[in-house]
Amino acid sequence: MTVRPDRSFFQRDPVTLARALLGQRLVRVLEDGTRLAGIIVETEAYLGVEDLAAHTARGRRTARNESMWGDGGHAYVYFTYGMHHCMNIVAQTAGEPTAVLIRAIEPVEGMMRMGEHRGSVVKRERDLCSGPAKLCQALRIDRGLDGVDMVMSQELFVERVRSRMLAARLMGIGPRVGVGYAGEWAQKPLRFWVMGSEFASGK
DNA sequence: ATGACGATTTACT
DNA sequence: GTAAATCGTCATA
Repeated sequence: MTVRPDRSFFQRDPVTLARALLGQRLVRVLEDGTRLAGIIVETEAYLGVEDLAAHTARGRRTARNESMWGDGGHAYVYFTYGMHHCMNIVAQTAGEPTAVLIRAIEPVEGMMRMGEHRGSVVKRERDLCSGPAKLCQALRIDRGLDGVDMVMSQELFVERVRSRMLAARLMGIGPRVGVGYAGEWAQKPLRFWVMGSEFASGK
């Protein structure tokens, strides 16, 4: 039987959650019941009000990032660059606006359907979900899923397929992508990936 | 009311 | 490697 993490799994600090999510399965169930899923292979931690790369930097709280201020286990989905969506899983508890950005997954269920969502651009399976906006397009994740409680939801959730955290020696660690505006916070080693995975967007 | 800017992706030189 | 695409959001006024 498949196990879904309980609330406490998500209520940990964002670095621990980012690492614990590697190797777990992200599941999206469409309106018609189709299951789309992939193994999480790359994540980034966002540390809240002090983290100048985070949307909640300096305590910013707006309609857009409101769900990041909620309880751990909720989805934070945002729209950017006028055309892309990215999804996070909120960490810690209400009032602590931390989250984990899902940067890449290895497709394992519903690849045909993912390809349809991504369009004819995609020729290789490794290009289906190897980026935060790509996986949202493939899994049809948009602002409509912002704020969804992933502990309870039947349309977007995590399945625990490994009980132990990925061994440190199998985990790549490096700076986050696309946050050059964040000064010294851009350099911090807050990106994590499954070493050797061809589905991770980074190195 | 306005303007600058993205936690990106893709196509093209 | 460089640049275009494309628009919701937010700080400023």
